[in-house]
Amino acid sequence: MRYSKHREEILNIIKNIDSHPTVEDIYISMREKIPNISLGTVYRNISILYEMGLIKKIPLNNRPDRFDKTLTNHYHMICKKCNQVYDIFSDELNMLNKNISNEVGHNIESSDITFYGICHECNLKEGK
Amino acid sequence: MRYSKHREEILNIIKNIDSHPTVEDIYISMREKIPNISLGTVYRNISILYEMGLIKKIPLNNRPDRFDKTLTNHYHMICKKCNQVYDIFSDELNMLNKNISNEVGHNIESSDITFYGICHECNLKEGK
DNA sequence: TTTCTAAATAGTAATTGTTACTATTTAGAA
DNA sequence: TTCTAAATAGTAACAATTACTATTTAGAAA
Repeated sequence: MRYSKHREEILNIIKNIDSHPTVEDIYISMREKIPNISLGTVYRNISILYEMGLIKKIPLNNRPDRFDKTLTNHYHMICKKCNQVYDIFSDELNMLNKNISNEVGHNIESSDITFYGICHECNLKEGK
Repeated sequence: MRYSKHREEILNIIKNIDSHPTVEDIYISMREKIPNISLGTVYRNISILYEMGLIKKIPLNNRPDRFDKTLTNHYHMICKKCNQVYDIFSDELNMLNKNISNEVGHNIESSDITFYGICHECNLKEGK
């Protein structure tokens, strides 16, 4: 694969941001550095970075995909109040595919899991 | 809400089919009974039936939503070989939201979970 | 039973997130 | 320095879904 400044910058943005940006977020951020970058270029390179295993993809129902710099095994929760995406690390979840495989008899290899609820911060604000 | 023959038929189709149809599947099936039914009508009524809690929705990444007549708490697995959608009933999954809530400190209310792998049938065919 | 009105509809256009296409530019090997 | 395939910008196409608009209809009220 040939070197691409665009691709390097896209990876930099994802690696340096402390959130789970969409393609649109990354595109907007990229235009500050490379003003005439094409949206297609952003899509293509994010896809390549994902295929290379350098970033993770967070597929969400009926909303744009988000991307994640954290490569260790984890899942996500979206807060219904503040819409923030939280990383969820959990031993129980790490064992889930194997456990459910045994329980149901299918050979489960992977899983998409998204949790919905109210995050710790928003719970505090609510005065609960 | 006013009675609608269309809506009744859509519910019938979903309740009588032994798979997890897409809107397109239901639309095709509906046209056999009501040939000039509009796709928008199918979308709107499925959405209403879902809001009423008469059917469940299965949101899948980058594929059209599927719908489910089974209302009891359960999840789904998609076989990578045959692409069939299987219902997954599991006590561990039923307790997952509560368990993970305790583990991570957020108040998780619901979760979307989809498993991917090779189903029992396809595993047998493979001669494993 | 007829009239009336808001709900439901058919048909079409618009929207959103994404991929495909094409002419141009460019990394980097020869 | 030349050359070629990879990468790009810009645009069009796409798939799933929602919105819009004129027409039809359920069913309540007269």
